[in-house]
Amino acid sequence: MALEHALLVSLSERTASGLELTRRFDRSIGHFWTATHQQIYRVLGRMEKDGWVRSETVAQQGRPDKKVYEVTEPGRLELERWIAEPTAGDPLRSSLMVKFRGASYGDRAALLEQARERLDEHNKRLALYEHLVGRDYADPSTLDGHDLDAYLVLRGGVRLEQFWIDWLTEYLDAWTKESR
Amino acid sequence: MALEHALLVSLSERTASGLELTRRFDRSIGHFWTATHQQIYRVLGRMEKDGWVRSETVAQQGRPDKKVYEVTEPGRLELERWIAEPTAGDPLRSSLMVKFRGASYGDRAALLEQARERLDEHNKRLALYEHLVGRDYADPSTLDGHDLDAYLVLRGGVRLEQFWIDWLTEYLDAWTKESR
DNA sequence: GCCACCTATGCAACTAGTTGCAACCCTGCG
DNA sequence: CGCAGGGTTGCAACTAGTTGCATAGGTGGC
Repeated sequence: MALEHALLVSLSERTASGLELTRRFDRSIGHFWTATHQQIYRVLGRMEKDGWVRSETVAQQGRPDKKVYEVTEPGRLELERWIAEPTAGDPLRSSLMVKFRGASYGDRAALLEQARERLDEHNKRLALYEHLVGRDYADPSTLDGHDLDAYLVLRGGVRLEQFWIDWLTEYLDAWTKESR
Repeated sequence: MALEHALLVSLSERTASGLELTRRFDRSIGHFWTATHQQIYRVLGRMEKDGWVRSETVAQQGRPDKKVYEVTEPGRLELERWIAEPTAGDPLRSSLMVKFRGASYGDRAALLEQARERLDEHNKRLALYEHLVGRDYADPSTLDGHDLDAYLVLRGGVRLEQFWIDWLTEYLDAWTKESR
């Protein structure tokens, strides 16, 4: 299980409240580990109980108070331990692949339409990632430390989107040749 | 949720017992939707109660009886319905990506070792997939219907492994340049 | 003043998936 | 015989994640 640890990584980079973490998840780490705000709150509560993070209530102008979390020393040690620990392969679960495999038991035209929509989404997301690369990493060869890590993970995102685009294109091509 | 539907696809191709389904999952559909035998049994039970499948106990020589499941008409209709339904993007959760992102808060050498192991696994799996392609689909251009579907899904597997290999290689290269 | 809407935190109930184990049948070995 | 080992089905308890909703403070429009 890794949501705890994803939050530790995010909070190590910068302290944040639950909602800020949620939004950050919608943008950076969240491309590779999704979570809803409810779950983040729950896990933050557990982590605080376990002493991995501590929180401070911060008053805001024109807004409700927020609870800002920061990583404690035990939290830091736990993150270190987890990073060194062997990583189990994360199970992939793609309903789209299952649908494609079972296409002959359903409406193929509808499925092709879904493939097109998915292709569109991945194209959009690829454009976003490439925009981020261009904006934040003008010269990757000079990067080091945490910046290089962040860049390489973003590169993973680019490659992953490219994978989907290429494969969905192959799929659509194969099924929309004139003869079918 | 899609395990039910993955099982319907698998059983549409050929009837099977719980354990046979488990093994089939370890090989074909299971590359894109994993499940343990316990879960498969539980879901099969629920599906039978809902009338999506029916089972028949088959005596075997030298082995315990097995319960062979087959898809019923309501099950077939449900599969059809599900295939036509819009597909939500399956959340990706990769602990390895989270670890890479947080590498500066842990032991980088240990992480590079994990990357190498993962690269190795993906290379092995790519070799397996390519073997399957070569063995079962000598001439893809002649395929149609369910065979084409199965081939394209396998191609997705190949491309996915290739994605991991390329990205892990980029990652390792970036972090093992002489200067670091 | 009241309502719609945004920020922020959170509970409860549900669904999905994992881990650990039990039970049972049969075969083959010493 | 007795016991290890594989095949087969399954229960129970746990962990993780989702959905729906509640609460509460504040802003801005009518």
